[in-house]
Amino acid sequence: MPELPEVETIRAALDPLLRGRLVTAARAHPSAKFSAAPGAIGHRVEGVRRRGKYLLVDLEPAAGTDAGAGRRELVVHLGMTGQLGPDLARDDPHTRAWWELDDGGHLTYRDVRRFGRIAVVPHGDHRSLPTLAALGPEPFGPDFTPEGLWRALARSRARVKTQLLGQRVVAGVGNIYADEALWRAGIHPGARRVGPSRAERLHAAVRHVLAAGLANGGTTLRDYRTVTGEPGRHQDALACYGRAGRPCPRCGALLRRAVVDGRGTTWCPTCQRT
DNA sequence: GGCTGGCCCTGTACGC
DNA sequence: TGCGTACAGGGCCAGC
Repeated sequence: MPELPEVETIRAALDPLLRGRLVTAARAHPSAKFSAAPGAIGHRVEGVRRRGKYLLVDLEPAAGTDAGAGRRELVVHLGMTGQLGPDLARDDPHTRAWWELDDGGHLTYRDVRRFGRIAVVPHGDHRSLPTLAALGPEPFGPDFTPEGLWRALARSRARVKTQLLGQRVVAGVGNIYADEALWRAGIHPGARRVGPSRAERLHAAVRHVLAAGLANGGTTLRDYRTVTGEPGRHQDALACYGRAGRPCPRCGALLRRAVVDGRGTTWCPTCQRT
């Protein structure tokens, strides 16, 4: 399940491959989730950015083409099982879209469970993507501060894990890194009140676990692969997620698992407090 | 307007 | 061996 470290790893690899390339052709699965992909035809790639878990490919109309006026953005969300790469087979039954490039290469989007999404929008216009439009601060940016996190969490009585997954208090955290950050901060995922000192610990924990995931090239539990097809390495460094029934690395108590607001959740019953 | 829960989707694991 | 069922979860949306 690609979260910020996985998406950023993909972005960093895609940017040099796509920058400056002209999209000459495209094909997409008829589902409304993917059918917008050909909207990139006739545009040249200015660069590949990331916002939260979204990949944003900046497009400018190429001279001499009949592409619509104005810059566009190709927005790609990988969902649960999305993969992007130059070497994925276009005739794979799970390929949902592909784009042909003017250097003879192509970019293929494969998504087994079809939880991902592709959109082509006027540049900067995210009204059709409400989660992207309302995204909270980037975790490594200056807008993500301990006090800002505390204030954002205090505005809602929803469980702290649910708030982390909602992308509004901070962008890019998914189920794995939410469990890891809450474990590191010593906060129970079901907590509904987080004071300033705990918010400060959570702020540091979010940055720590995302940076560690990024340094390890992401977490591969099943589907995630880098652009070159390699698995990530962070799965071996997880302290909490997916380790229910095994000892807490901090206190030795057995980690527990339950469903919190519909998401599988692992936590330590001893050192994570509500 | 905020919170909660259901739905989408398909491969895998497991029980019978 | 084959079938049925449960499960995984990000984003969206309906209902409360």
